[in-house]
Amino acid sequence: MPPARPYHHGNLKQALLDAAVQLIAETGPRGFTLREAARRAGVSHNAPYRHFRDRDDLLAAVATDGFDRLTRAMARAGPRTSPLNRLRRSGLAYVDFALRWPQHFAAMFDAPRDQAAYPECAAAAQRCFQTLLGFVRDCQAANQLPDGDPDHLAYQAWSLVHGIAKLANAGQLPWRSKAAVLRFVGQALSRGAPWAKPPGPASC
Amino acid sequence: MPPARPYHHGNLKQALLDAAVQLIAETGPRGFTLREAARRAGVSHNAPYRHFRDRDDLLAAVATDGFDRLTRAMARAGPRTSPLNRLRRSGLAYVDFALRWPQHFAAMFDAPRDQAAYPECAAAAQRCFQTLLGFVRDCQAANQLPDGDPDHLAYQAWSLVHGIAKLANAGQLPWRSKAAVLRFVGQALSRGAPWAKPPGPASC
DNA sequence: CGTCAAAGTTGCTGCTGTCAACATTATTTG
DNA sequence: CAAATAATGTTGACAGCAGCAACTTTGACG
Repeated sequence: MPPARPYHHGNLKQALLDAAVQLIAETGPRGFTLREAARRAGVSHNAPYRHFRDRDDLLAAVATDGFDRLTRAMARAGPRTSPLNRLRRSGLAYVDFALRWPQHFAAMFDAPRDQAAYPECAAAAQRCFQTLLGFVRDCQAANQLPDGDPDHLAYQAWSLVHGIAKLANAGQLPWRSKAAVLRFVGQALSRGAPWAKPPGPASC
Repeated sequence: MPPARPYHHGNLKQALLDAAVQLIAETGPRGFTLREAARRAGVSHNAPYRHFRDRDDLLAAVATDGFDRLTRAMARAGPRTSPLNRLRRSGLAYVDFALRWPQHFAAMFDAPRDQAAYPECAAAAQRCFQTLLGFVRDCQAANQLPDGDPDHLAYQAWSLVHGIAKLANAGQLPWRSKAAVLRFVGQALSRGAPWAKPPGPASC
């Protein structure tokens, strides 16, 4: 039986990431501290520097992990349904993720991260968007979305669910339960935008 | 002629707010420091505490100011046009504000602020939403939006422009110029949501 | 002119991020 | 298998920050 705490932690990197998420959850983004994370992982205050360049680097790793989780959640949403339904369900999964992991979500989008300094994070974000873009393209191929620049459509859909997610996490939406927020998302995705110009013949 | 720097600053509160905005602009939200703001205002590191409870209180004041500015910008948008056009233009004004004052915008929405602890900020946010809600109601009264819960419609519109603003400020949208982003906003607001259910007879 | 409250100051404590130097363990290599 | 070496953690230090306490200057008002 090894001693209770060997000199080498063995899995410090992941332990620090977990501690970071928990800290942000407990006391807000500013509540996260390298030293406190190290304390919770049971190591000295300088051990984290063997795994992360600095504080921002650890937060970027949280963000990267968040993008990967989000990508998986969206990819899992609504399999074996129509492309359009899949697109809608991935939007629900997006908001669901934001409400379930607000710490990751904040790390992913709040800090203005220099993309060049954190290429892995930017790559994870790219993969996430590509997943959405694929769903949009599937819809177009199945004639369930109008032709036109798929990027445009994807950015528009992203903006809508992102706005809902951000406002909900900021406590600016009136609904208190996750179910109510998700119901709103579903309505917003199905109802369309009533302020649009009268539906022309090109629509759908 | 008074000495170059009298004992009493005279307008320290506003000077600190200005310094805060400038600091956030220069080095990000984490770059803002009570002490640095005091330094720029030419006072000692403890003078700010005569005007703000603590660091968060000053940031909340920045946010409150931001909500007021945003409300004015939206109210100014598209006067003497149709209610629906006014609604659309206020959406453009929203994103324009977010791009022009990203520091205020971040202070307003990024930090999860306890509404009870900062009632003035919550009130300013309320006024902002009420302005949007008024525009939606005007559209309904003029039969330019379908009947139904105006709150719902307002939250949906808010979510769309808020998402665009947030993604743009986070550098996640592909357009680099403000004009291009605003063009996208205009298209998103006019085109509607192509993924909606086929436009029924109730639409518009 | 005297009093008092508002506004600003200095000094301190405990915390933080980060650097430098050192210690211990794991791994590779001769 | 032993020795070199890389990976991982540790202690100690420094400067900067938020916030508390006690003190000082100034302006307003009787």
